Amino acid sequence: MAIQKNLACFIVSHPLNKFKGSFGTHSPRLFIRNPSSFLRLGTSICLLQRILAPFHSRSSSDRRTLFNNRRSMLDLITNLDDALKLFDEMTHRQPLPSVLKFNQLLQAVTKMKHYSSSIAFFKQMNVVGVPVDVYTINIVIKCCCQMYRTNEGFVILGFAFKRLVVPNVCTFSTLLHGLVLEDRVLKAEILFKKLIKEELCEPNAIMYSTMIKGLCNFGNNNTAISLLKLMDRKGCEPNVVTYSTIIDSLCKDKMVDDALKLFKEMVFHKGILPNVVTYTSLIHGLCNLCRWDEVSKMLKEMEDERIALNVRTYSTLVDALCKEGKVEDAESVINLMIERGTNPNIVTFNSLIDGYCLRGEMSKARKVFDFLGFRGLAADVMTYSTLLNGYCKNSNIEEAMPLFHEMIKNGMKPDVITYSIMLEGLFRVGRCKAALELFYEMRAHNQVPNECTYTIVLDGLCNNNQVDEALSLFHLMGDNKLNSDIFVYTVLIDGASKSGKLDIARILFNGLTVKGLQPDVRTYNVMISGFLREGLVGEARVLFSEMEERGCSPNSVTYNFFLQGILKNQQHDKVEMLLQEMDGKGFSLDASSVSLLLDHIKDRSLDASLLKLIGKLVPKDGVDAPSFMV
DNA sequence: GTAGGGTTAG
Repeated sequence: MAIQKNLACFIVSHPLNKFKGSFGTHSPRLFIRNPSSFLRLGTSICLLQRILAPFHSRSSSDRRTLFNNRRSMLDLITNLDDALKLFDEMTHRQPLPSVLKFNQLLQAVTKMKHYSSSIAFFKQMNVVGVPVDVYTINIVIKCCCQMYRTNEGFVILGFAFKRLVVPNVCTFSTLLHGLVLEDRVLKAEILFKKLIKEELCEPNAIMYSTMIKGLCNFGNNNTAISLLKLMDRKGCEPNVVTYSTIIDSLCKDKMVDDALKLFKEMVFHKGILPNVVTYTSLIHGLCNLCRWDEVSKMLKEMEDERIALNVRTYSTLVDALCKEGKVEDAESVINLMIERGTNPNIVTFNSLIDGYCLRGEMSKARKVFDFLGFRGLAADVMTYSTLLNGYCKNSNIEEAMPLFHEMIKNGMKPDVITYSIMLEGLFRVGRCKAALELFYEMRAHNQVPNECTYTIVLDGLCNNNQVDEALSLFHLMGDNKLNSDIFVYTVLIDGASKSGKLDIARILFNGLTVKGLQPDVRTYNVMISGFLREGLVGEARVLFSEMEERGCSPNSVTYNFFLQGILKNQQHDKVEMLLQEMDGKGFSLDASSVSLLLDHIKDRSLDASLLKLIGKLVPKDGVDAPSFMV
């Protein structure tokens, strides 16, 4: 296949090769397979005998078996069916096996993510009279929390109290984590404070880290940092996880410099070594800000510290390169990771597919998609959505539609994003009827349209001269948060004015204040361009000068719209002043403004002396390339 | 001798 040939070519010349041999320093033990995983379980009785045998004799060799059994339980139970049979056997034993054995079984089931089964086992344990302990309680609470049913976790806690089982710091950390998972940070804070105040347990690093994670999820980085300092003062040493949590949060909030500061504090003041996770967060943050030199520096640091990149680190690089349009380099990175013994996963390839889609190279995107099977990977909902998005954005609904059906046939459930992508694709090619059918179909499949979906539908209707339909749908939506969304309004105002219904656009715009909505710069921009489209330069100018007073500064787009408007309306005397203003504000001309200006200079309606100023306002070409691949 | 926390993608 051509793509495979390409992959081979790219790897040879790739500059990341200079790090070769350093990232992939995998310990050989990674390749030693656990022999027990080859054991096939015949019957559960055999399994039961293996696990319970040591409890009926106490010789030294049996104690060794017992020690080995610790691994056996987790390793041998590889499916729910075995676990069920074993549990059934155990509950029928006389005398009953110890709670430890039950806990191990529960833990094995929990590790397989069969949370509700774990809870069912727990209930059955109580029925048959196994005396549960704090370990049992903790496992079961974790199951509740993982299922986003933390309240039930608290019920279990109450049960524990009744049974005189004393909860410990693990119990409360699990519950705290459950609240964090459910975004109930306020409740988490209350619990955390209560634990300290009532001395129910002594918080340790894990508990602090959990609370810190909750605060970070809520965007409360500062409080998270305060808590980090507090734990330090309380003599509870933060570790690499604690620091990485905050570093990641800062990076996600684009506060990479703060993250780097914290990183330095961790390494140089605390002597805590960063790990691959810490570096991955920083690299991700730096990639998002296109700070390629520093990405390169981080990679070098990892090399020096002998910290191997993992699939997430590589995927971060692949994704960043793809978003920069450097898809070939992304392929090189994928080849490199394979060479170094890290297998790319479906996430890695989704980024690559998206990269080709963004460049409109759909046949290459498709080849990567078809190639997944060869690597033992299966496309997931996101893979399909990415490829569908590529086809739809490139107006190729003929390819998208069968793929969409294929996805459903393969047992994949399109989500609200998939539907939104398809809707956008259908509207783009003018197939409004099919789009509306799909819009109603998605609800039949329990996919609730979100703001984005509605915006696509309203925009699609407006662009296809169905403003009236758009407006009636908008009113049908009722008085919910969707029609108090300024973005949705902006789409409607734009749609109405573009289809020549400026009066409706004006009514919508003027109605904003009544609704208590503040127009944003995009709203002003579409309204101004609406006025200019109709030659209403005066009204456009009024709005243009009013927006600043109303606390919304015009941006580069506003100036370009306004400039194009006055050029089209032959108001040449205003041009120079506007250009000066743009220069003063550091704005630049877009491609259509430049070409329009040049046309007017060519036909002498504008003076050629403006060329110097225009030259100043043309943006410098070319985006900085990631230097770690130059 | 079993239990609790952190990283990637539309």
